[in-house]
Amino acid sequence: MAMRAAVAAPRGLRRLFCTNSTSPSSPFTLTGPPTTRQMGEPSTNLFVSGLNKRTTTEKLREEFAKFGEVVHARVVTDRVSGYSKGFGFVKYATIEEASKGIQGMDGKFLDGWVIFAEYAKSSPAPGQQPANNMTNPYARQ
DNA sequence: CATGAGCGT
Repeated sequence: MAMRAAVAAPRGLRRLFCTNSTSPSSPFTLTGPPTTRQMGEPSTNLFVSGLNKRTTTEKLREEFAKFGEVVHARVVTDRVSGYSKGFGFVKYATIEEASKGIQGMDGKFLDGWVIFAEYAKSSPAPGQQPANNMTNPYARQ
């Protein structure tokens, strides 16, 4: 009943939010193939959340660069106010590095805050990209 | 100046 501000974490993030005192130690055996934890769909684009509102893009990129080559990294900030929204995106060169980056940075501390790494969504279709390179919707008039 | 659970300029 005291579930105020229910955690709306996308997946498996609540495990850290809910102040897990002790593991349930479920006697049940892990059923399933010993495959790697594949959360969501594999992609080189990672969505990093839980970032400190004062964390910069360079810091995020530097931290994730330890697990692989970061092609692109950015901390989402409000264009109007200019303050960080608290999350960012990190793109690795390969999915393999992305997977390591997720399992390597997910649940870690950054600037005093627990961060979460997960595959980013917002993709029209895999292997499909619009050739709109001559127009820039973000260009202010 | 400030702190949340969110998928971008």
